[in-house]
Amino acid sequence: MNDDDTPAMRLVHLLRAVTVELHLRGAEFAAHNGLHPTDLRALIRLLDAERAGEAITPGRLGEALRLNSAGTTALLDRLERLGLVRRSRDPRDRRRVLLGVEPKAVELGRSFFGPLIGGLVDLAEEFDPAELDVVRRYLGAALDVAGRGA
Amino acid sequence: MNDDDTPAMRLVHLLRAVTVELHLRGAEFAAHNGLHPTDLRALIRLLDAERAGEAITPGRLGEALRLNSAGTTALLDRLERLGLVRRSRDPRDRRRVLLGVEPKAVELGRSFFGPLIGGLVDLAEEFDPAELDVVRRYLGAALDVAGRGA
DNA sequence: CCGATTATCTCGCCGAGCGAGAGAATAGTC
DNA sequence: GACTATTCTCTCGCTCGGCGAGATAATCGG
Repeated sequence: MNDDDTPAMRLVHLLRAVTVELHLRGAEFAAHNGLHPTDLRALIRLLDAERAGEAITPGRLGEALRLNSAGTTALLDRLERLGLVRRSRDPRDRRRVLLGVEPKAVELGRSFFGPLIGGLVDLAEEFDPAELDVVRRYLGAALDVAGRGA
Repeated sequence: MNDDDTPAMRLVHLLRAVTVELHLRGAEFAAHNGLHPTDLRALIRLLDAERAGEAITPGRLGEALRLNSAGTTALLDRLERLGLVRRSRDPRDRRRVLLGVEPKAVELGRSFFGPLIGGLVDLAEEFDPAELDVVRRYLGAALDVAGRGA
């Protein structure tokens, strides 16, 4: 394996390094705030749904995180106990539970992503619009590649 | 938060989506091969060390994965039992244990990264060298941003 | 040589996540 | 309008990854 020094392979390794780094950062942040990595992943998913105005239930959340229903219930119990999430019955289909994030969760999300986003936005200023579009094309296609084989 | 549609923010979300996708892919692959996500992370670290010709010990590995010594020992017991890793005393400092990967581990690594790398290398062919260099600059800087605050 | 340090491992415990299945609400079907 | 099948969530019991504390063994500095 000495064909590692092609431009394509350098990008593969960079991409992997970025994911590893973000993974570690997330684990650190979670531990520092008394939650587990899964809790943070759940929170991110919930905040995404909130921002998209999408209604989310325990079932949907568990599916996104690849947890079974028992694990999802335990996860929500933890998040609810921490005052980050609120459960409420869906009046339209009373088997369902609707999940809502508390302000505290939004705040927590901001304190995790804030610095990262800040750094990345500053970074983007060093690139001109055409260059940013190249990066967007690449990452979009890479997401596609990573998504295949699910 | 309606400033999400700037080019910089689109990249932030893409980068995050890629990491999430790779995380899921890793978890699936691990489960499919009878190992745990941590085992896969360990294997990747060990294969990296192997390729770099770097000697690695339980201590170093545990540090990279943020495991304490007890967890690291248990992890290595699992990997050894699966025939993926070999432990041997360092003759120079006999307190140390040197870790070596078995061919089976290299094979496993290839079967995980092979398709991903293949897809990404193909992808790179749709970009000219100058464009790939732009992506490399961006990801390098993003890695830097993610690495700050460790 | 002897205390201090370093590297790994053992023991006991906690708790995240799983499988199985219960319970409650809804949707068809006759 | 009951009867069955389906859907969604939760409870119970268990497994096992990871932690804290501390034992053990090898090395290094005075």
